[in-house]
Amino acid sequence: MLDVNIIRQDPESIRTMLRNRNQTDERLNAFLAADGEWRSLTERGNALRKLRNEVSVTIPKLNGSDKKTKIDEMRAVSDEIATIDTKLAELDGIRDECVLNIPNMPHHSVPVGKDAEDNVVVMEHGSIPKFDFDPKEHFEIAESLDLIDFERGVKVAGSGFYVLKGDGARLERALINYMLDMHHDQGYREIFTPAVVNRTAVIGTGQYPNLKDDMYWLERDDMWLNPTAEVPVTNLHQDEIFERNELPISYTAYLPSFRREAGRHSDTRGIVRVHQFNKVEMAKFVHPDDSFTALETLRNDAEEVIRGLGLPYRTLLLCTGDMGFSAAKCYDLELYAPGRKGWLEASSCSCCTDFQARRARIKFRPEPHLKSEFVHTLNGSGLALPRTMVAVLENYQNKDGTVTVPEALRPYMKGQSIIG
RNA sequence: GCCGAGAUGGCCCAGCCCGGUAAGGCGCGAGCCUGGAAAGCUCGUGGCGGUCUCCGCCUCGGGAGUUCAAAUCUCCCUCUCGGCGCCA
Repeated sequence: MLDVNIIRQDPESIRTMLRNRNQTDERLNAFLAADGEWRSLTERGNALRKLRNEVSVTIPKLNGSDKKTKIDEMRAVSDEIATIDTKLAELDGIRDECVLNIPNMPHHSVPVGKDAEDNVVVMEHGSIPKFDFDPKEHFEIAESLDLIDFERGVKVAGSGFYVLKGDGARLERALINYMLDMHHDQGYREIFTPAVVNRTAVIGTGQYPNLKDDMYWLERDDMWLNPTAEVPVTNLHQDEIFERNELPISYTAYLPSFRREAGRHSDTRGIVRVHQFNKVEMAKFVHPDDSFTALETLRNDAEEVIRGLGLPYRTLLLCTGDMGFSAAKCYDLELYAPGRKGWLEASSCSCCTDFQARRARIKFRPEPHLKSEFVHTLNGSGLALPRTMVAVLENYQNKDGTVTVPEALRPYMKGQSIIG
């Protein structure tokens, strides 16, 4: 959520921002209209309340017809206040709806662009491996080694769900532990959160209303299956005020994520796009002065996971048109998958400035006697499990159909060096 | 699921029965005092709006109602804690 004062003072900058994000200014205009009316009505209402407050305390001292006259007058005043309040509530609803749907302002270092074509590759690491055979895609490897059971995933849940088996499940678990341990060593505190979140939480981080059709909703309880650990982790501190010296705070969490992927064809075979996937997440709460430095650290911490696994990857700085709703700046980390001969997005590292903090009311006190201010929040995957698994299987596959276990994972797979 | 108790400013807590400007404490800050500090005393300490050194309004978990006037009365709801029940 943007600061409404900024929207009032400089609506043109918001209009430009919306254009750069390929959005119309319809909601901005609706906000400005509703807000103007809201403000003048608020003044009128306040004046009437003032009158009522002043007269009300004198009424017990009056007698006879004077008293009756004042009571009648105040009854009329109260009626008008009620009318104004009804209208104000309506206008407030419109303002909220608008402002909750206006995305974050991109940082000045973010390239203006229309779509993924305009993202900028800021770094490439590792060379694309050469094979003396035709490398297979991950689902072929998984099938021949019996690591993933797609049919039975469909049987127990539905299309887009899968079952990991044997060394497939063990590899997943090894990857999770490897990632969590690395983040722990990088200074993140490990936490484990609920995988179901409430409406306040999904509003807090900006998934609601923007991405509501992409989430699983439990109607009976008005709760949502966690779409990304960013939601429970960031909302941990909803409605809290930190002391200055408590910042920065860094968390890492492993949690399953659920996505409906509404409207998408399941045209991607395997586990590249699924309804439930594990993810190790990182999140930070920082002082506003430190947030873009913290983003570089966060991104490097995610990249270190990839480098540790020896996978080729590249880092993209997303352009305005491709960036998520809450982000002011975002890097995507893509792994190279030689079987499918393409890049796979395995991490998204975002600085959300005060956008989520304002929605979730997460503040800090710069000095004990000073007014509290909003913190800046950051989050990044480190990493999404299925796509990491795809990259591991495809990069480490051997001609004989086996897969070499990456060095970094062997402590987590009890010395196992080969799958199959 | 049932019964009971709660929800009041950053934190704690009074006020509710019996409607009339939300009291007090803690923490923190400023000032006075002091050689310096502690103690003590004074003041400040949430949100919104405006004609913005000032003024006004709001704020007692949320909503509706009664009333000239609601933290206070009535109704509905949410959450927390405790007990009982059920249970991996």
